[in-house]
Amino acid sequence: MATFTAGELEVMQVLWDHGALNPAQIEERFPRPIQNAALRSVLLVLMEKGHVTREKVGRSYVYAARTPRQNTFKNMVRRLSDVFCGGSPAALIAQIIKTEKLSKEDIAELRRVMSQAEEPAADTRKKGKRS
Amino acid sequence: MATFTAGELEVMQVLWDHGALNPAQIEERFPRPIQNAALRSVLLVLMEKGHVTREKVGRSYVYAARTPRQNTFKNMVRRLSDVFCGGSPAALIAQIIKTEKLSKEDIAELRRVMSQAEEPAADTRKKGKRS
DNA sequence: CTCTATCTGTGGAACTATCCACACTTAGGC
DNA sequence: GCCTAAGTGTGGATAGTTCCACAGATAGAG
Repeated sequence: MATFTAGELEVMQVLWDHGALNPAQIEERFPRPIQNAALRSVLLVLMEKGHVTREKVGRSYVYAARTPRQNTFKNMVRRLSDVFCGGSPAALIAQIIKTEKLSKEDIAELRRVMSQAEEPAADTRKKGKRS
Repeated sequence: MATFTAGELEVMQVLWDHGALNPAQIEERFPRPIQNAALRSVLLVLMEKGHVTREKVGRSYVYAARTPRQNTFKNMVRRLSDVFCGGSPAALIAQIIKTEKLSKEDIAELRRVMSQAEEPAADTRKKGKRS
């Protein structure tokens, strides 16, 4: 469903980072050299899959991501935790903490993030921190 | 390098979970129906890529994972954090905490894991806890 | 030895991903 | 109108993935 090949993901990343662009602008920001026509092939595939839309502006098309970055992120996290951690995101995090060397600063920062994640059980709306 | 297709990953998962098996045993434990010959095709690809080895036992081959589960896990975590979090594993964890709803028990458990990760900064050797 | 069940080796079909060459279209300058 | 530059549409080559049909090999029962 929301599954991307390596090349498709590279394109999505550029669109997520820079917003709507035409092929030439994507090519400029692409992480590696790529032919304009090859890039456009990937864009067509992404359109067929429904992950990007385009709009004619002047004589060129401007492409924009349609599938949100965060959806894709969640799906990929899910897949990773399914394969390696029995489907539990918490177990996935624990595993990452154990296998990656984190600095003291990283861990302190994560403690803060966890505290914030605990609190806003009351407010599902915008950014919370209720008055 | 240590990159797997979806089917290859399914096979590796069975081998990681159950150790060395012959094709028929892998087929039994496979997450979906698959033809024995199709399964063996994947195993040959994995051998070419160096991810599994096999050994003749009786009249059949017994296949075993050669690429450790943990290596693959680390690679996939790296890729995820490269795409979505600027390459920082800590930022990746923070992102997961924010997007996945974790229970209070999960968070408590993660605090414990983090504390353990902080301590053994002194000893790079076996299991440490120096006298 | 012969038969059968079980397992492997091999070749290749169907499909997808990736990349490119080439022709077509259009805006703007002359 | 005519030319050029920039951009697009299309078809297809190449390679990789996934799956299977069929033939060959071998252990064990009789």
